[in-house]
Amino acid sequence: MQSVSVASLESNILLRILSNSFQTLDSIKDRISHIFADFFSSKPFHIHLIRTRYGYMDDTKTSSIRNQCELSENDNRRKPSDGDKGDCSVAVFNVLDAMLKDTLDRLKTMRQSISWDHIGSKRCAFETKYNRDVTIIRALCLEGKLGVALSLWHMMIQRSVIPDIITHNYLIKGFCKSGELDKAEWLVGEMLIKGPSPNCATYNTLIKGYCLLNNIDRALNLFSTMTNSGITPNRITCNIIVHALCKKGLVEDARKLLEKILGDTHLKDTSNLITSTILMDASFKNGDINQAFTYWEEIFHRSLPVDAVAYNVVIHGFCLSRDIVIAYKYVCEMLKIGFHPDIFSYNILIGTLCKEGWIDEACYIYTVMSKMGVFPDQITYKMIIQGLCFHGNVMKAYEFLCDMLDDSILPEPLIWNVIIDGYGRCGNMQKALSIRDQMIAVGVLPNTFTYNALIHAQIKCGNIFEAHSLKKEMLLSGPFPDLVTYNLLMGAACNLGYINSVLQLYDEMIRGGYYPDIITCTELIKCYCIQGKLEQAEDLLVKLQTLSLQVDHVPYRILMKKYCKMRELDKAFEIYQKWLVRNS
DNA sequence: GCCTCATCGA
Repeated sequence: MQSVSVASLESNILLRILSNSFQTLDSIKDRISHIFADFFSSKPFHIHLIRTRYGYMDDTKTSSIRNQCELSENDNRRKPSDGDKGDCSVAVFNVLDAMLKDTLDRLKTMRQSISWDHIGSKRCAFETKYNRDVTIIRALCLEGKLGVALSLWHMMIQRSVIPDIITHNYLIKGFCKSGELDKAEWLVGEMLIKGPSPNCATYNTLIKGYCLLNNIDRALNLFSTMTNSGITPNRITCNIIVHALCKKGLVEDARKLLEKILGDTHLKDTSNLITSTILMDASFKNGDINQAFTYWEEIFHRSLPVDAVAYNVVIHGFCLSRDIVIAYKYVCEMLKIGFHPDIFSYNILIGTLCKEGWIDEACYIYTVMSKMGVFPDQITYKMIIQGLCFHGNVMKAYEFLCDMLDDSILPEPLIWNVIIDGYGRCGNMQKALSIRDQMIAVGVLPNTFTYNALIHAQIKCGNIFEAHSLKKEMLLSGPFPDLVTYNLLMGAACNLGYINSVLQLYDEMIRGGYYPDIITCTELIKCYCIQGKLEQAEDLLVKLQTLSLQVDHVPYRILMKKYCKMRELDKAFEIYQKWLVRNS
């Protein structure tokens, strides 16, 4: 059945191509006949047209067309004047006829090659379709187009064709990555019913899916399920679980569990580079450098083949403990034993240098990596641009943004936003707005952070009206304002003494379903102080203390200042004592 | 062939 449907489909396509060819031929010839009407009014030409149009069913007829064409060609050559036009049109017809003949030949060959009852060709067609379908499913899964992938899976199942285990694992991985664990589990259920039976990789994928969702209990549960179903967990299963526990900071639990698993499952290799790397990374991140170093030495002691990832973990580990000199030492060691520092190694160094404020050094590493043939990525640029903006060098940050565009890397919104914010902070409103426009022009949509940066900039420049217009724009066409948007506007209104505006904004914010934070409440306390409603201000402060909000010194200072201004020093001291109690 | 480790984050 497979080969029959493929054959008829291909044959239909060819017939359609052929039919289109005739239509095209007709239209070309009609046009030519119109242009060269003077030269093509003779009877043989019309016969030629008629034959060309209808005489296409067999080779005899095609050859008659060819003969006719040659005849007309000869006829035209005999024309006494304007021979060029005649030659040209004949040549066109010759080409068109050759195309027609070629199409007919291809159809004939195709039909001959299709043997309707040949079993070998049936199998071949079936395999071709099967391979095509599973390849498409896998590709769709990698692209995250799971709905279409699953539809194709359904279509195969309906034809009683079962995709292989690997294709099923691709689908499960896709669902796990998109957090649709219910669908992933359903598919495993289908595999248990229809086949193929889930293998170790299937369970590993599912276990990792649950670990990514932080559901380690279910992951461990699946670990038992696979063991009970007779599938022995492998080293990868262990590493997935160890990694998940380490990410939660439970290094010791991970190690104990690993020992237990290794004891129970009799895994031959008692040590493994990836397991050691995971444990070493977690120890560094927990601040336990000694333990991390023990894992590192163990790798060499057991003669495990070390890789670039392990080196990057060590480099990052020492960067975390702000020991950049030792980190550099390991970069050199890495080079010495033949591993080239990769994008991770360079990004780790650049990130650390930027955090430490050594921006020039970070920029130097940026030039080194490019010379070493490692090209900066979105993360490299993000760290350098953020570092430069944070240290006030927005101009240079913008140059890096231009470099990104030159390198055809589309900067993500965060990068545009830190530059907009950078220009806003130094009061360059015009540049901030022009960067926003450029961002839109290259196809990156402004988000809430973009608007907040612009609102902040407008407020800083004293353009409170423009700041409000931006918020209106957000409400009308999105992105929606957030708590920061309201806090910025409330703060500005409060500083200008526009009490009604503060209260209006607060009201709008509450109606919008936002929960006020410590900044909102501080602005309200400031507002009550300006109005002289000190009782309300103190009530709010008491309320703040009962809530689990992180209250800083600012609201206390505002109230103290107000009482001092009113020369009510006893009250001011009372507030000061409250603050001391709070901080004791 | 499918499943394991490392960098960034207003």
